Amino acid sequence: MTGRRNPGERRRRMIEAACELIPEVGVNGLTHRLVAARAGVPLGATTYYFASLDDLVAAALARAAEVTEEALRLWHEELGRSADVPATLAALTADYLRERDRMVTWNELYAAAAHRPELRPLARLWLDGLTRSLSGHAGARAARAAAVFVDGALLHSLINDEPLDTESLERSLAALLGMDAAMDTT
Amino acid sequence: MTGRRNPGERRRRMIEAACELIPEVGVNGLTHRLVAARAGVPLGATTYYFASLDDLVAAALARAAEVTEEALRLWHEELGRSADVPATLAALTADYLRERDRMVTWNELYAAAAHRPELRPLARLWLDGLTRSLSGHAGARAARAAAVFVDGALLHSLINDEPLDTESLERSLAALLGMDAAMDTT
DNA sequence: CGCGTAGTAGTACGTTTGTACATGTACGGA
DNA sequence: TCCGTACATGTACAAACGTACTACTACGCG
Repeated sequence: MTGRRNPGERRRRMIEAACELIPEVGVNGLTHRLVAARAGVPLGATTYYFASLDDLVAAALARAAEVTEEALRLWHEELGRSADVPATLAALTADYLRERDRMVTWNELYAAAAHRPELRPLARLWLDGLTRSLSGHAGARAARAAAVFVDGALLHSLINDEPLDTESLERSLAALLGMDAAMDTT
Repeated sequence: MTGRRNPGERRRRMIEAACELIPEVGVNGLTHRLVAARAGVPLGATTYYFASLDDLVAAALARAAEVTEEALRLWHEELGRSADVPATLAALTADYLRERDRMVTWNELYAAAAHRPELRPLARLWLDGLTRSLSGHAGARAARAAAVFVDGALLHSLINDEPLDTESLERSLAALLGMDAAMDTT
């Protein structure tokens, strides 16, 4: 297709391979050799394109964050045109609960960020973005609380075979989003 | 004190060292040598007392789970004699938010359990225990939702320098625990 | 066309890893 | 008292690691 020589594509392939590998072996389980094998490139390519293994990991996590931001945009739109915000949010969450790899990856990012502060802004993306989207439909407190709850539900599903059902999600989110309906919104 | 020869104590020291190390280097960052150095025992001791590194890690996580169960008992008592359950739960959570190492360790357990199913029962301990405690004060749905929210708040504090304030916690928990006050409790 | 640069590929090296093992020492039961 | 067993400790080793390096090849620019 693109012939043999294709720097951008090779770099992309390695990042993609790293993203694939993270749910399988964890962030700390990544090695040059594992990524090279998965991407179908020689070992040397990994050090040619990334100054260090940390750089490769960072690139992979940044890519994962891009995917998350994409989802965030989708959620924002969906919530924008929704008549019943809690129900829509519950449905979106319930769908997301099924994409295990995404959530494992995201939790790996959380764990990595707990040890490496420079990753924290990346890790905050999801929660902050979701809070911002919900701020259009509830007070600041309620929005953040709902976002925290959604994150908790995602975490919960990593550990439990049976995740929270849609009805529970909907009731909980309705309660949280409506909690300071007639109050100040600090 | 106990003289030199003291198997139980040595084993305990190594597990304690591993527990100390987990918040610093992560579960996957643990090595025999690191644990041995921290515990002040020769390298050989680690393989004498633990069949493999995985066993050592499992023992450390099991110890962390014991500490968690202790906290769980405390929470259960405190909630039992409370007149205002949401306020008490919010206060307990706010206190817990300050113990960063505990939470990092617990999140490491979550991440590890996502890859190794045999750790999942251990990881479920906290959420299930908290849900059980809350079941005495709310419907099953509300109890689980509140537990999920607390877990989300703990996770949130790993990433954000400013964790949720007590008032937000209290309002959120009150909303969740009271959400199906006059409804069925499936 | 020729040539320099950027990409490709294989290999080598020094370190650190998990684990095995050989040797030494204290202690409890006979 | 003596001895076997359980514990202690230092060292050894193969594997896997991150990374550096050398040689080779294609492509764009003069």
